Amino acid sequence: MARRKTDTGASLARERLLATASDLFYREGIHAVGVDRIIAEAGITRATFYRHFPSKEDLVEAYLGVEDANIRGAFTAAGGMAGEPRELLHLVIEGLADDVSRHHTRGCPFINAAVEYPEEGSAVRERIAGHRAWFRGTLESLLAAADAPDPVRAAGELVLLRDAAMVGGYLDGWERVRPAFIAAATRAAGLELVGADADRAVGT
Amino acid sequence: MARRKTDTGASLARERLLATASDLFYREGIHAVGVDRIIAEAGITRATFYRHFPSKEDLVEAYLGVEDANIRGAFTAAGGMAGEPRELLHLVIEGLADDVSRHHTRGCPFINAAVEYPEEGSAVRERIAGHRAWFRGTLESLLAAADAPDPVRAAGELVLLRDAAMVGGYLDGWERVRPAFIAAATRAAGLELVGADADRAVGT
DNA sequence: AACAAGACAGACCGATCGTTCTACTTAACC
DNA sequence: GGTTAAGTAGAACGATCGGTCTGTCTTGTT
Repeated sequence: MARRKTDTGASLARERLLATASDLFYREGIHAVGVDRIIAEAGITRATFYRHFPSKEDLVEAYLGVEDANIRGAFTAAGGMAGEPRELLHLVIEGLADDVSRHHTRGCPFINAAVEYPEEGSAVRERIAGHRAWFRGTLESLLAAADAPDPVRAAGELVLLRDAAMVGGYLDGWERVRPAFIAAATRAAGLELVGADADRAVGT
Repeated sequence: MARRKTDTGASLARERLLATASDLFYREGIHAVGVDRIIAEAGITRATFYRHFPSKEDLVEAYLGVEDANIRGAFTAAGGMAGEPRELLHLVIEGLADDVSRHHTRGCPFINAAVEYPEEGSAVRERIAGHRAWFRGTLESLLAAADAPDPVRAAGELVLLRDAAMVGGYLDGWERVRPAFIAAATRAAGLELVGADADRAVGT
């Protein structure tokens, strides 16, 4: 059964390991999930684990790398299907809302990881900082392209609101948080709503 | 040295234990801090620990109880020194900002605890839910008293923004988050700013 | 056919986890 | 002044932590 590879060239065991660990880390927390749990649920052996990742922390970093890649992918996908910058901003806000309601119901993987890794400058924290810097920068240029009066401040507000949406969706339930998020986000992005537009955006 | 009590009637060792644990839990995380660490830094013995708290989780609950009491105390204090509801709203927003910049620089104790306790309905999660319900309800009645057009939605936005401010202050630095928070919060509360007021609120 | 590499199987390491226990001392209350 | 509760000191519990090691087997490449 050795050297089995997926079509992308990666090892099958490694992919199962990473997928299982990602799921467990997100749902139950990083420190709370031991290596024994991971290898048992992934159906691999200890040796295979340490062949692909020198330590558990390397696996954690890979987990955050996957999350980062997923979000960046969603952004470029949205960018491909939207023409006008203002339309893309709408897509981003709705995409965020959809993501929180469907996939990220246990909060933000990066915020959660940061809670468990208080040491500033550690490898995990650097990954988190990198992700957040990319997100903020992307929003800034997007808002600048949409002729926002103050892109830096508006991007700051949208970052704020995304964090809040993920945390609030986890702790208070998304249906309760959604209206406040949509209202605040569209206002922050300078996409004021009138009439039919407002109904469409706020409704389910 | 037994039965030493503070003027409030509580045990000295217990207070030292709770204070030390609170500090460690907040700064380094709950699962990351072991009982050995706590008793060593508090300067007490294992037996004393388990005399006052049946288990570590009871200590965690007490820690959240202290945080909850502190915040409620700050609220009633602010309520005592403000006359008009709109003035009190301003005080609350500024108090929140001050708290994030001075004391809660490692995020929100409740959010952080929730990250480490994924099990819905557990005692810790119940405490968190209770605190959040109180906070939301307090804001709602405060906004209603200030004649806000939609107190429920506005309170929802302010809850969102407090969560975001604490997370953002931790991960991005408060100086970067502050302007966005002040702007979004005053707008959400319906306290639009003009001229000198705006300068005063946004400035350091 | 030979070899290298990836995966399996499982024992084993020291350290730490949260918790329980016994034994002794000190201070406060009746 | 004796009882009792609250403190100190420290050994010990089983379980789990992350990590290492020695093998064997299978597969793909050459």
